[in-house]
Amino acid sequence: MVRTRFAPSPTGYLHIGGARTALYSWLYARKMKGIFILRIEDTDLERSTPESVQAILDGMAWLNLDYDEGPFYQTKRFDRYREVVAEMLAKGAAYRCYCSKERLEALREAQIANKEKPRYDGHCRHLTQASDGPFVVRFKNPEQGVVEFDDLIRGKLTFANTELDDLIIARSDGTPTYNFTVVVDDIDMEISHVVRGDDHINNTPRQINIFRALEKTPPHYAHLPMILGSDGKRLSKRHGAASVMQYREEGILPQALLNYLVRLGWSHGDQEIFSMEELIQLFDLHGVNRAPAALNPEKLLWLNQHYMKHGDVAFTMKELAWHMAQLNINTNDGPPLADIIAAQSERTKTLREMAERSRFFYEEIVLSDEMRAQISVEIIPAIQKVCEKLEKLSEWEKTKIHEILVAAAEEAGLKLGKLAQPIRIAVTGGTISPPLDLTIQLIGRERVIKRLQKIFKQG
RNA sequence: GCUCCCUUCGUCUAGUGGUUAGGACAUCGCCCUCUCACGGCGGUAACGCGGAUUCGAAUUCCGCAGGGAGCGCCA
Repeated sequence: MVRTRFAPSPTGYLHIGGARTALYSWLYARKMKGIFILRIEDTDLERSTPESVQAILDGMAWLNLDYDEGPFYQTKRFDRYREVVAEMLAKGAAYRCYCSKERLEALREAQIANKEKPRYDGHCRHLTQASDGPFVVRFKNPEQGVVEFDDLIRGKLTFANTELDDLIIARSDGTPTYNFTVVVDDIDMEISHVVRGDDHINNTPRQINIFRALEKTPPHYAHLPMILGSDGKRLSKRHGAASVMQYREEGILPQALLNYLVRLGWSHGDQEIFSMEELIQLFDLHGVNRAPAALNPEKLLWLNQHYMKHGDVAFTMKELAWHMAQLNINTNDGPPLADIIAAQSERTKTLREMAERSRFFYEEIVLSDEMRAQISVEIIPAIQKVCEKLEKLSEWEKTKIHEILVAAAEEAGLKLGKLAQPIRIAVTGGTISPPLDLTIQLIGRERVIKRLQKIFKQG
């Protein structure tokens, strides 16, 4: 039985890199008909916040990455960790270390000065008697031999135990630390495959040693390369949209983000577009690339437009409604959102842009002087003509509207474009809109007539 | 400094000893066109470097260079 987990620490928002890790982990579990678990690694009491927990939960929900078990919180498992620490102490797999932070600091400095790798020197490893005073608990790492594991993505990885030191598993206040809680949790939750960022590669041999000390078999590991910003540098605040929910605010559809993310490091021949069903079937950890990948925002936009055009309309409507609300556009009085999507999706890249450019369907327009100036006096009689015909049009429908426009242009001896653009400005307040006949249809007769009349009545 | 990881067009990638090195985004040109777009057609553009193995290397091996990660009482 395959059991995977996504184990973020709640010290910030759900990051795009974390989202991909979650996606890969989720896909693998779904593909193998296994279990996907969400675990919140909040043992760092200083930096973990409830807001971050909520942000992660929200992000997962928006991406529709559902979990079968959890969310589990490590802070609720402290008793269990204490129990295992005691067990390890009892069997001699761990020991109390009374070294002061000052001593450790001095040790580190000396090692760095000596061009050595800073690590604990095992000072308290062989103490025979317990002392008074504060202590931490350290894991007794093997001093010889190597740790080997077969990474699903990187292949065989080997580490010498001499490179590892005796890491702290319980702080002086008794709280457990990361490398230890991960192991205990992965054991208790019976995790079969650990999918995580490759910044954890160096932690893996330490964790495997703890597994062995507890006489458990380590899970399989798959270490994903990191995601870089579009400038090829490490992702940071300066790259803007690093949080998943920020992509939502920018008008990206979750399907587009997921599709984009999955192709960042994984591929199936030349295929670019994948449904979730296809991904569950086709995805494989073995096919994941080993090199870090840089973000390509334009490609995300391209995918986003694809999903706006061809994705699930009902879902897109919900997201669009959210954006409309964000922009304070009341969509009750105007065309159905489905019509907006049909009309705008091939000319906008994001839902936010779609919402922004659809305001004139729902609200009164303001014609700036600059726009007004683009409607020449010579054209006004033709506009009036169009207006009169529209008023009398029996069937308010774009092909009929189109006929009126074409006829009016012909009558006035104008190319359609010469008439259409001024009318577009008159009815939308701008130079950009869907095809004019459709635009007029969707704005509705009453509003169109009113807007056109405003042009020729004011002269 | 030490350990580990990585390296095909600008970007994401296909490629597993013999290909005109393919696709996608972006970009450029043309076509379509009532605006903006969509779409169609075409173009520019890559195997980091040096050895070795081989009849033959993007593909195997070894160096080098460059990039990244880790080396916490953070996760």
